[in-house]
Formats: sequence, C-alpha cells, structure tokens
Amino acid sequence: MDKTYQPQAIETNWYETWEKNGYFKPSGVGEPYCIMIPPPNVTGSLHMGHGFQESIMDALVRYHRMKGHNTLWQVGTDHAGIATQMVVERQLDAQGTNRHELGRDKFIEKVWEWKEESGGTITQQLRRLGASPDWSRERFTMDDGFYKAVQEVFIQLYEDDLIYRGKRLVNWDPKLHTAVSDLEVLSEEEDGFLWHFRYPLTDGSGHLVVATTRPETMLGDSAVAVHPNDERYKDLIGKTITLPLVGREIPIIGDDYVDMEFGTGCVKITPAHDFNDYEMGQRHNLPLHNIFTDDAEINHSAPEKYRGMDRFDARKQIVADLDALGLLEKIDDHKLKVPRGDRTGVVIEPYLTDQWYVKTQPLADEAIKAVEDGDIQFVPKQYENMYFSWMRDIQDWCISRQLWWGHRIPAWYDENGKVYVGRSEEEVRQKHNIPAQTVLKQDDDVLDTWFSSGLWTFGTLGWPAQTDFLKTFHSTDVLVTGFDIIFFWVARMIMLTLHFKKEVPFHTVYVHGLVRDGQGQKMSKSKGNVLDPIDLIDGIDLESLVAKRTAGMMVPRLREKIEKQTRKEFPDGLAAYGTDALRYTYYSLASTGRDIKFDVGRIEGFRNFCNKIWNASRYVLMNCEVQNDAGDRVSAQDCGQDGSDNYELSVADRWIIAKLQQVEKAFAEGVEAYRFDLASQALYDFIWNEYCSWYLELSKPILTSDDFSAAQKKGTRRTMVRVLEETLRLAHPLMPFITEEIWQRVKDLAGVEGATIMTAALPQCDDSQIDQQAIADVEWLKGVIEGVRNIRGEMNISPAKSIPLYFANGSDNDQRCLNNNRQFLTRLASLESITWLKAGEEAPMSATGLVGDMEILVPMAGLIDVQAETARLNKEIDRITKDIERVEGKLNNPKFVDKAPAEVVQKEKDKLAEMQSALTKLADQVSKIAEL
RNA sequence: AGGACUAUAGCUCAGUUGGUUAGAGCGCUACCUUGACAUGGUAGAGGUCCCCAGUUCGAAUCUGGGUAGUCCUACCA
Repeated sequence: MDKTYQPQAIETNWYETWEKNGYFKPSGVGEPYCIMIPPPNVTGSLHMGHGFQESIMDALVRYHRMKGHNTLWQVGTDHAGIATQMVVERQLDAQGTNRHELGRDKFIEKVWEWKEESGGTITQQLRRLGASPDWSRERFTMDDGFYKAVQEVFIQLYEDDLIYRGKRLVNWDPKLHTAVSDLEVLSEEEDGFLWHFRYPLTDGSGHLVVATTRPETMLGDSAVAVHPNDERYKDLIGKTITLPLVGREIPIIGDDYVDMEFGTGCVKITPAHDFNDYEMGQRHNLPLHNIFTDDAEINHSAPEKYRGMDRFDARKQIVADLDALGLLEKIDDHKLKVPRGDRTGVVIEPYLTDQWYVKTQPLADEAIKAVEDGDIQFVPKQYENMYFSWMRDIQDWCISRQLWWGHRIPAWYDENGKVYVGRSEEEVRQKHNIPAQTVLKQDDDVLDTWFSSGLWTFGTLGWPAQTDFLKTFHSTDVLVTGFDIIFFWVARMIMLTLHFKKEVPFHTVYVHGLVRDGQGQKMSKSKGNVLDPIDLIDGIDLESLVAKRTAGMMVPRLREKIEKQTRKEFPDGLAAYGTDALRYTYYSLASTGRDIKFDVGRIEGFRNFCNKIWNASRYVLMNCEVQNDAGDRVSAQDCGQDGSDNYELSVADRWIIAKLQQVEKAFAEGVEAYRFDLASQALYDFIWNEYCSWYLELSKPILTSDDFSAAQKKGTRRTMVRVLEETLRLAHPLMPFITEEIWQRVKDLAGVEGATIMTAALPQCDDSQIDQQAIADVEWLKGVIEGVRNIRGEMNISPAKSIPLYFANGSDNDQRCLNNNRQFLTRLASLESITWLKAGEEAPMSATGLVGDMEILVPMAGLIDVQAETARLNKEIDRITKDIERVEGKLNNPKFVDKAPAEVVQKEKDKLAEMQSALTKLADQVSKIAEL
C-alpha cells in the first residue's frame, strides 16, 4: 500500500468493476427497497445540491442493499422543456437562425441531438460520486414508454373531467412565448414609480386621479373603481370617464376591493392585464381589452400611434403624451414586486390565452388525506405544514406550454374548433366517427414538464403495463429532495399517483437542506459562487477555477468581482480531496437545518480521515501479513482466519469489540432517522478516537513484546483485522471507494469471503459482545495514561524521557487494574518504573494527578518547578472548588433534596464526596510543595 | 400583512424524554519527525448557550414577550 491515501488511484477503477458486474441491480431476493432519483435536467450538470442529494440516496441504497434488501435505485433524467428549449434556441441564434425557420420537426431533431451530446454529462458525474443506481433501467421523460404513461394520464384525467380547456389570464413569458405556472414566476421587490394620471369625467364636471405602476396598461382600461363607502367619490359611481389617448367611455364603479387609504383611492381597472382587475371585471361584467401581442408589444386594438411599440417604449410614450395633455399629476418613487420568469428573467405579463388546466382540488383533497393519515411522512415533520398550507389553497394547474420540446398534448381540433382527446388521430376519428375528409389538427402545445415528472414513480416502472417491477417496488420507500421543490414536484407526484395507482408514491419524504456557499449565499451561476463537486474530487488550479466561474459573464464589473472573490477565497485553487471525503463532508452536514453552508475547510478534515483509515489499515496489514520490502504480502500471518480457537483476547480486544457494537448501533440509529451527521460522527469517533488512538496503540505492546504469548498475539491480530473488516463494511455506505479498496486486502485475513464489499452484510450490534468490565478497565487505563500525559505536557517533560510513576491511595480494584495493565501503561505513558505505595508509605516529592480516589505521582527528583506545579494544581483546585460550591448549594436546598428523584440527589452527593476528597488531596499537595 | 425556521467556542455545526464539568471538526498556542499516519501525535487556551420574564428543586433544552437573520405565502393599483 502507498504511504498516503491517493483517492484518484482507486476510485474510477472500482466503479467500473461494480458497474460491469451488475452489482447495482436489484438482487431479486429480500424485502424490496426502492428510491426514485429526482430526475435531474438532462442538459444540465451536477451542482453541489445534486452532489449532496445523490450522496444521501446512495448511502441509503447501499445501506439497505447490505442489509439484504432487494434494492432498486431507479435513475433517470428529465427533459426540462423550457430550459432545454432555451439552450437549443440560443445555439440556433448563434448560427444566425431560429426555430421558426427550421420548423417544428427539424427543431425537435436538433434538441435530440443536443440531448445526445450533453445528456451523458450528468450521468458521468453521478458515477464519479460513486452513485449506485441500476443504470440498466435508466429512463428519460421523453422516452417512448414514458410518453405512453403521460398520454394515458392526460386522457384519463380528461375523461374523469379533471382536465379542461379554458381562456384565462395566465402568466405569460413574452420572451419564450409561453404560459408558465405560478411557481415559475419569481416576484422580487424592485424600485419603480407610481404615476398619477388625471382621468376626465365624460360630463366635463372634473376629473379623477388614478395611480398606476404600469402606465401602458391604461390603453386597456375598462373602468375606474372606487370604494362604495368613500365619501370623496361615492357620488361619482355610475358616471363615466373618457379614457385619455383612447377616447373610450368607461364607467366608474364601486367595489369594496379598493383600498381607500392607498394612492388616491381610485383604481384604473384593466381586466385583460391584471389578475385582480380580471376578477373585478367578472364581477361587474366589464369588457376585456387585450392590448398586447405575444411579444408584449402593443397590438391593433390600441390607437394607431402605439401599435407595434414594445411595452416599455409605449410606457414612456404614454407618460409623455399624458404629460403633454396636462394629465400627468405627479410621479412618485415606489417599491413594487415585479414578477419575472425564473428562466428568462423578463417581466411576466398577465395575458389572456386558451390553456389546458388540471382541476386540482379533488386531487389535492386525497393528497392532503394521505399525509394527514400518515401514509406519507415528511422528515423533518415541519414540512408537512408547508405542504398542507399550499395544498389547502391550491389553484388549478395550467399544464399547457407553448413550446415545441415536450410531450405534445393528445388533443385534436376539427375545423370548428371542437376538441377531441385520444391516443392518436385514428383513435379519435374512430371513436367519434369523424369522416376522413374532415381535417383534424393536433394541438400545438406541449405539457408542463412537471406533469410528466409527476408520474415518475410509477411511469418509470412500466405503468400502464402491470410489470413485475411495478408490483415489486411501488410504492417506493423514500423520496429524497429539497424543500424548494415540494410544491413543484412532490405535491404533484402525490396527487397524480394517488389518482392513478390508488396508492402513495412513497412512504417517506426526506427533505434536506439547500447547499449554500461559505457565506451562506445561495450558490448560483450568475453569482459566480458555484462549486463543481467534481472539482472538489479532482482538484482544480486557481486559474481554471476563475475561468470556469466567470465563463459566460457578460458584465465586466461582475466578472471582476467574481474573480477577486474567487482569488481571495481559494488562493491555491482546490486540492483533490477525492469522492469519499466529499461524501463524508456532505453527511457531516446533513442535520435537520434548512441551510447547509459548505465550508471547504471541512472537506480537508475528512480527506485526512480517509488518510487515517488508510494508514491504520497499513498498520494492520503489516502485522497480519508477512510482507516483502515493497510492503506486499508474501504470506498471511495466523489471524485465526482458519476458524481455529487457540487465541486469547486481551482487555483491549474485548473493549474494542464492545465499542464496535456500540458504534454499529449508533450508526444504524442515525441512518434510520436520516441523521447522517450523527451516523457519520459516531463512525468518525470510533475509527479515529477509539480504534486508531487507543486500540491500535494498545496492540503495539502485545505484538512487539516477548511478555505476551503466541495465543495473545494471535488474539490481537485476529481482533485487529476483524474489527477493521467489520468497520469497513459499516463505513461502506458512506465511503464506498476506500472501503472497497482496503476490504479486498483484508477480507481473507478476517476469514470473510465475497466478491465485493457492496454486497457484504451490514454489521449489526450484538449486545452480548458488549463487555462492560472491559469497557471499565480500559477507561481506567485511559485515565491513568491521560493523567501522566497531562503532567508531562504541563511540566514540560520531554516525551522521549521515561519517567517513574507511583500510585498512592489506590483501591483493590485499582491494584487489579494495574496488575492487568502494567505493560500497556509502561508503553503508552513511557514509564521507567511503576511503584504501588501501600497505606502510610511516603512518595518522593512529585507532581500529582488524580484518577478517581487514586493518586498518581511523578517524582520530580528535586528538579520540581514549584511555580509550574503549584499553578497546575491551583487550576484544578479552582475548577473543583467552583463545582463544589454549586453542588453544595443544590444539596443544601431542601426543595431539591425533597423533590428531585432520589437517584439524582444521590448522584450529586457522590459527586460532592468525590470532589471533596480530590480537593483535600490537591490542597495537601500544594502545601507539601510550598514547604520546599 | 400572515406564517415558518434559525440564533451554542474565532468559523461550521451537534446537544435525544429538563439533571453533562455544554461537545465535535476546522482554526489558535506550546511541545514532539517515537518503527501506520506531519493528510500525524501529545498537551492546552477558548462559551453571558441572542436578550428579558415565567414555569420548575433544577432551563441551552419548556412557556410567553422582545431583538436579529433567513425563507415561504399573499399582496395596494
């Protein structure tokens, strides 16, 4: 083995072996366990959030696979209608053409080409993370099989009267020329203006002043509304206004929606271009005046002057024209929420179009019930509230998109615009007896991507066919996802799956936090603070990192800022930490919080942890093998791998075996509760602070000293390699590569067989192996060693110098422990001699430490540094004194003694007695030294 | 406006049903190349558990009220 851990030397190699051998496929035996990957965007690339999420899923999948479950991790990607179409359109634009020139079929061909080209990126990245999904079952939402499911769902919902077509106001993206859902619109507060216009009354008796943030919409005004109780205006209700610039006569209406306090108390009403106004228009039967084209330019229904103008140019012109007419009262600065498309960033317009909708309320009722009844549980629980609050106030879902890339809506229209829904034109003709000469035209629109992802859990398993996989693995076990996607996807999956499968898509929704950068900022390409998980695995030099982060940044100022920031944060670029370290970092951060700040400092610690495991294993192999100069095995030592039982276990052996059981238990509890931070912490602690720091150190005296028998040496070798082997299996779900690499080298020494650690059994706690006596004895040993080390450290005694040690005031148990552990003590504390003082025997002048009631004494041979030792003891005395005061206060309080449980009181009493005794001893020692 | 969440060491975070000497990693200080590991070892420093009040024998933990931050939902033209 290399002297240091080199992740790149082992990772891809093992991954290829696993995949080639089909280890990722379900075993076909055992209780089924299934996770569906939240399908990443096929043309995207992996970001830190994906890395986090996939690492968690992989740990769950590997954990259950090793527990013997029939485990399926279903993988696939999503066609991401808007995002993908945008990418391809940008490419066409660069080539000086566009989709309309190409035509629909050609364009879709281009998209498929792009998918072929870039679709592999994300799946390759997933492999680098060590993910173990069943690649042979990979699905894509645009696959033929999946399309069948989508079509079936649409048709059935239509037949169940849960899908309808209607003309409504939608969120219109004028750049993409499509409707988008509420969830795809982000409203941020921006600086704007509130323009005040005078609207003259038709009868010439004066004017009203209305305020607006979007002056151009006045071309579509149908009314002016005031509050019916507003003393200032209520007499005007029923009169009319002559709309300036347009000349239309519009009514003044009363509606209590109007806030008398805001602005002037008069509101211009534009039912075709505002959601609230639309509703008011319905209430008052106001006409709809659509003034925009699909591009959000002014259309032909407006006065000629403005036709063809962009909405924002029109705004300027209208303000100027009204000003010229003396109708501009004033312009106030105003902050307002501006709705923007989450993909395009352009201002979204409420726009009147024909669209398809899903009637969600009946579906939502069932979906709410499933969570209320506990058929689906959210982890952490609080997210259920978020789910309920959204579901209880759900709006009908606009599922049509005016795109070309996506699942085309299975609906046909005849010349009269009558709609027929069916699986194909032939089927429609047949079913409705439409003669061949009647021309049918398929709907041009496609379905919202989330409509198809809503079918993911059962669509990927073959539905509508009743496949074996569908029967075996649905409902799935757990969905691992971020909270940002609960509405988009989780809720819709629950609704659609319940309706079609009559069962839940998954039993548990594990909601993890969102990965942010070291400053707590959301990682985003436009901010330039993204990290590519692959760069953390392979490393990247500073220049490449800067180039990567600023790529595509058009604004020079922003570019400079990001460059500066990157150079400051990562002056040396990123080191190659390897997949296992990256994964471990993710797990350590996977607590219940909503934000996960990814601090690069932490990954280094886990790379070191891998190195620790690596070197501990090297040590174990050095002792369990006969090696040549290159460190390769010549033959195996007897580690009891043949099943022989002529070995003896030391107290350390029994102790580490007990500790192993405990960590197995803690690990399982952590994983089952989705607390990967706790599971990983328990494992880290065990490996580093118990196995490496103590157990391997305690093995050294046995293996290197003639004081120990062959049976004892064998017992140690046996334990050492078996505990290591078992620990590797325990750690495998979190760190797949390093564990496999080492496991292959130690498995036979531990008497274990198997082609891969991936399918080896997960170790589980065996309570009968927890030897409490061994635990207590090793605790005693650690106490003494730490006491000596403390004296050494604080008294500046060189670690190279062996020192004599005296024990005073020890109990029978102390003496027993001492006799059993002499060699360990001598070696680990570097002792020259050990002397047990009987009662009344005087020790030489010494530095002192306490282990329970027993004193350990390091004679200072007249060289004692009085000041240093006094200071050291006084520090201890201060600490104990403070504690004694606290405990005495408690015990002197009759209320405490009366009301607290007896065992708590007793515990405090014991503590007090122990501390008082310690205090006395320390005080004695101080006065003794003072006499010098 | 309504709601949710968060506040613990310099930094990133744990802290189970109230009883701990309030922990970990990183960082920091001192010493150490000892035969698994300097990607290491040993020792150490570092905390008003955001603030106030309450419940309780006892509060980081429970309740109420503040403050600060983050996020979601709904928004006033």
